[in-house]
Parts: sequence; C-alpha cells; structure tokens
Amino acid sequence: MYNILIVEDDEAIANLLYVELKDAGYDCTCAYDGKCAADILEEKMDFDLVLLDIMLPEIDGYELLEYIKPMEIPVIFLTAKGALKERIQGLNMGADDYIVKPFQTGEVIARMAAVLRRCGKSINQLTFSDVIVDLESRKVLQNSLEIELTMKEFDLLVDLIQNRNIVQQRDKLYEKVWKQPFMGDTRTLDTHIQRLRKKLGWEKYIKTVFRIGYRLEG
Amino acid sequence: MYNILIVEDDEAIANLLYVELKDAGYDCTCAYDGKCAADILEEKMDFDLVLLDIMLPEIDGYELLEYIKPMEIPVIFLTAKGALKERIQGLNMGADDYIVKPFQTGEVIARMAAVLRRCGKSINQLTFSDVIVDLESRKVLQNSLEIELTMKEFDLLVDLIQNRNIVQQRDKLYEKVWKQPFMGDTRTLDTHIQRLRKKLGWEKYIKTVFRIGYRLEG
DNA sequence: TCACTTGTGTCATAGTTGTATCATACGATT
DNA sequence: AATCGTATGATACAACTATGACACAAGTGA
Repeated sequence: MYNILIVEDDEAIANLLYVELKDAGYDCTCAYDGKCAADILEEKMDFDLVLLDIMLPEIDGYELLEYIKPMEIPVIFLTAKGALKERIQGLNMGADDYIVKPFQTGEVIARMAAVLRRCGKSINQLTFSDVIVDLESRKVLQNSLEIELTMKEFDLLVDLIQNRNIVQQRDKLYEKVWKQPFMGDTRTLDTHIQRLRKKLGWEKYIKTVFRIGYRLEG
Repeated sequence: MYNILIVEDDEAIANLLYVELKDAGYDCTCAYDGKCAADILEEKMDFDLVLLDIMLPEIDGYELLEYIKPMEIPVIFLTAKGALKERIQGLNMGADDYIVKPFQTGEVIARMAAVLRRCGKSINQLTFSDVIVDLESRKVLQNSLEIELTMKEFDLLVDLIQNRNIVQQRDKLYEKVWKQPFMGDTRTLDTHIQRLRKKLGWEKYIKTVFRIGYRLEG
C-alpha cells in the first residue's frame, strides 16, 4: 500500500483528496501548512509520494521541495491555473509532475500511478473498478474495506482482472486456477464465480458468456 | 497483428526497436525523420501505435504529435533522460505515455501493451460496415451499441467477415461453424443466417447465392 | 471440536439451437 | 411467358443445454 502525503492549505481540497485517494487504496496523511508537513516528513519518512501545493503559508512549496529532495520521494506539484511560472520553476527544481487546479481526482490518481511507476515504486497490485488486489499480501480492498477471499476466489479474481475484457473459456479458466484438466459437468467453476460475484457485488462486471465462459467487463 | 510506427532519428535505436518488436510479434515500420514519418502516416493510415522520439531533425516530435492526433493513434514518446520538461509537455499535448532513454526493450513492450489495451485496440478485432467484432471479448459493436449474439451466430459472423466477398458454400460454412459434417436438408443454417441478418439489420449485406451458399458483400 | 474452504448434486430457469411448417422466390424447362 | 420443382425466407415451437441458486458433505487446519 502506498503512503501519500498531501500538503495543501485549503482544507476542503486536502480532505477531498484524502477521501478519494483513500478510496483508491492509498494511505494518506494531510498537512495543512509547510511547517506541519516538514514535521510529519521528519517523523515518518516512508512516504512514497508527496502531493504538494505551492502556495502555502509560512514555508512555501519550493522551500519544502528543497527539503524533500534529499529524501528521494517523488513530488507532484499542485498549481493554480495559469501560474505558468510556478510550473516551470517547479519542474526545474525537480518536481516529477504537476497538476493544475481545479483537477479531477481521477487525473490525480492517474498521474500518481504514472509517477510511482516511473520511480520504480510499483507494487504488485492490480485494480479494477473499486477494487485493489495486492498480489504480495493477497489482500483485496474494496473502497478501502478489506474483502476476505478464499484462495480459489483470489486466484480466480486475479485471472479475471489480468484478462479483463477477454472472454475466459470455462475449461481454460478452470485449468489455470485449479491447475488440472477440466473434466466438465460439475458446478465447481460456476459456484466459485457466484461466490466472487456475491462477495464483491460484481454481478454487473462478471459477465457470463453463454456456452463459452466468463468475462470481466469494464 | 499490431502495426507500429517507430519514429527515431538515431538509426541504431530505431533498428534495435525494430528487431526486438518484430521478435515480440509486432509489425514495425521505421521513419528516421519527422517528414518521412508524416509521409508514411499519410500513405498508410492503419498504424495501431506510434513510438515517437521528440528530438528530430526538421519536424520535431511535438509537431508530429499534432499531426497524428486527429488520426486517433496512440503515441508513446521517447525522451532523453532528465528532459523533464519534454515529458510533461508531451503528456499535456496528449501523448499516452513516455519512455525515458536509455530503455530496456522489455519496458517498451510492456508500456505498449498497456497503452494498446487502454485504448481498446485489441489485435483480434474485425470490422465490417458499421460493425466491430472483438474476438477476444467476443463482443459485437454496431455503431458503438453492443449487439448480443449467441455462440453460433458469432462464429458464423466471424467466418463471413473473414471471407467477405467470397461465396461460402453452405456445406463448407456449416462444417466450419458446426464442426461436423453437413447432412443437408435441414433449415439450421438458413435459420441462423436469418437470425444474423435480423439482429444486425444486414439483409442487404448478407446475400444468398442461390443453390450455392452465402456471401457477405460490401 | 469448530470454523472454514471447497467440491458436488439437485432443481429451477433462462437462453440457445434445431426442426417443422408454410410462404415466397428462383431458375430451368417447355 | 407459364409452369413446375426446388431452394430459401419467415415463423413458431419443442427440445436441449448451460447456468444460477441453494444445500450439504467432504476435506482441512487451528
């Protein structure tokens, strides 16, 4: 799970980000001013990424950026619209990306993912819709709530997500998850699909393709 | 098979990419400068993805990007290390991803696959008239509306499209779709053809060739 | 033992497929 | 051109098959 520090003096924006990122499976901490941010960084150094507003009371974003640099934590600047000079300066100073306010949360998440990937901080995790699947811990989060899946359910889910939008033929799917030939004529696969559907409330995503198999759609 | 356009003035890099991507199953075309790339794009518009170096003689990557945009072909930028500004500008201009030189070919392939998937460019896709048939998801779209076909209908449609403008003899057609010898004298094949015609409104495209079979015409 | 996972059986239902029937279109023959 | 035999279109229906839903039993590990 990623640890994100949100540095933003506008509490409304900070909290919005906090909630949305939490939902997207990120652990977040908010700092409402530069000094506070510095303190938090000092105390807990294992952030994976910092979202940094430039206009901050007291210590501003640039100063903070200098402070963060030696920690080698990627930084995404949050800048007001039109403040071109800020952006350029930010990038020159070594920010990894910037996002212009007002922003869509989806965009933030996408940029964050890109930056994290670029920085090699990629963790083995898959996402689909509101679900995050961590391959290392074998945990599944849905809207930040852990969903307990059994082994087969988990493997099945991983396969479906890795092949999203591709029909998985019943026999092939069975053979991949169960690692043995499909003898047909039992309710095993269906039953597990049903269990997955139920636990995740994914009736609409896991489509059955009649006479062929299943497809995770979205 | 995917068609990739490699635009890169450093021939060593271009050829390396060419070879590696070829091995990975991509059809590649190289362009060593922007003008050449534009010509190739003009001539042959069915590329699935463009790998685009930014630093090019004459026409640079940005200009070319503007040129490519209306074609709706995804673009991955190739940028020199540290050229952060380039990256940002590229992404802002609508590139789908970028890769920093020097790169591992594996990384390039992974990014390409991701971009292609994101853009919904599935290799296994047939089109005819207003219909797109995705062989992976087994979905059929007509004017962006999904048409639900049964297994036989789908197989039949695929065969017809793959043999467009060629008469399919009834017995051959039957044997291909039903995978069993044609015993004649039943309405099975006709009925399925009718069902296809009806679902797609393709009375005018699926022609019957009296006493021979059917032909998808257009 | 208990709690949990996993596989299988049964039944109901829904969707698919093949065939029969009748109507219409085609083409050869006169 | 008229006629006739045959092929195909259209439709409805019956048979079939796959899947969902559920319950339960066997297996497994704490």
